[in-house]
Amino acid sequence: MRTEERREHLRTALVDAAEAVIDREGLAGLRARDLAQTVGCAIGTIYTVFPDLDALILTVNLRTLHLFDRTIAQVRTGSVPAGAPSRAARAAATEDLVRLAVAYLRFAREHPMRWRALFQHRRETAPPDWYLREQGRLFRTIEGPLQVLCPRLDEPERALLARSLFSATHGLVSLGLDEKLMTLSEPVLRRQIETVVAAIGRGLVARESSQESH
Amino acid sequence: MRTEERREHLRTALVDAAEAVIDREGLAGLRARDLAQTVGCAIGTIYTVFPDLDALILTVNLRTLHLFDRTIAQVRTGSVPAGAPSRAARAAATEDLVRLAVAYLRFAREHPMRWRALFQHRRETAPPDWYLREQGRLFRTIEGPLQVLCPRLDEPERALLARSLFSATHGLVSLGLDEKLMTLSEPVLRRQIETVVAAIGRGLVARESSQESH
DNA sequence: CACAGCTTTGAACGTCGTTCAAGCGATTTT
DNA sequence: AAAATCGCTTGAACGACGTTCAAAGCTGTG
Repeated sequence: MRTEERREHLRTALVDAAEAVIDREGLAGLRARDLAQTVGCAIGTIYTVFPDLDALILTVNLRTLHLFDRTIAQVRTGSVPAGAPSRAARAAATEDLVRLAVAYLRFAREHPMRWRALFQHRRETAPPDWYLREQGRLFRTIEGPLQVLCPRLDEPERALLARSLFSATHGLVSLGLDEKLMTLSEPVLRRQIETVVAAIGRGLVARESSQESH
Repeated sequence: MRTEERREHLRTALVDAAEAVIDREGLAGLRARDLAQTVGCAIGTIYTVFPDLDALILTVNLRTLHLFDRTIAQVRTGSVPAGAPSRAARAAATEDLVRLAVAYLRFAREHPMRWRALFQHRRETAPPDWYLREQGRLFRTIEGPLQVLCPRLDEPERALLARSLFSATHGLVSLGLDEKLMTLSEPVLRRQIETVVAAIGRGLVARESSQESH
């Protein structure tokens, strides 16, 4: 049973080293030989713990998702009221969505390389369950405010809308931080996110209202 | 002057070949040796025409931008009316934005590999002017409907908002077509885009209205 | 001490983008 | 016509990469 213990030590050491490299230089800076030297093992030993570097990257990405999960959990969002939400409750829910989006921007700016690795990384096979499950948890954070904004939506529709809202925010952050498309200062980008997400919130409420009259 | 002519032939042959490969297999399938064999030249000759493969990819991407430009130009959008826009004009402008967003989705679905190459490709240096200029042209398409929706916005603000709108749409399309985050059927994804972009349109109008009363 | 079943090792393999001394052909000079 | 010059083309070679696997090392057991 000693070998299992060593493997576990090696595993965390590798993930630690890979995380550090990705955080510093991004995915492009990750090299099997450097990792081996850092953790003090042979190149081949890496492949006794991970099938390939992709799997190692995926593990680092899971850590990043966890970190983001803890970050986003600190954003306080209102509770879902019983019965039909008031105008004030809906305004508060929209502000919650804006806060969540801004938290996403802040996270991407504070951990740019690790955040990029989440999306930059393209694998040919489908991601494993434990990865998808962590992703799913994050979307549920958005569903709370959405339930206040659009109480008439059933659960699958709401889940879909939550993903779309995340996607739109991700686009804003992703291209906003990308030097290639546009270089925006943090306050400007932040204001754009506030504008668009707030518009979505108001627009969704307006749609629900117009559907009531039908 | 004969060498200049040959270089030009070689150049277009290389771009043609690279475009075909990218369209078929994506950026990952691009190989200098294969290109050389396809166009019938030595490996080194490629580097007499392009400084590196990145420059070649950038040229292919410019073609893709042009193709998208022609595609998006076929989307009919309303003209900008003189004076304060009516409620109907604003609704029409919102529909224009939705049509543009859906056209973006359609383009991404019809040319998935070439479209991916536009963003997947990461270069260390800033893109050249001729590339940025083509990008800028595309944003102006969005500014027309925006001018109807938000007539109180000055030009720089409107340009900023146009980029944000594109970014949000890009996020929806990008993650919607990405198998990693969620696999959505075309009609579902299309409906999500219509929902979110329409909500943004309505929300922007609502903001303008609320600001009028101040 | 010998043997068997493991883990670990790192040289080697195949592939990639990129380079550059050598070769070649056209043009100019003697 | 022969020789010299110049610039373009060539593809073997370079260095770096992820990954593999025969060999070496290790550890527990008879």
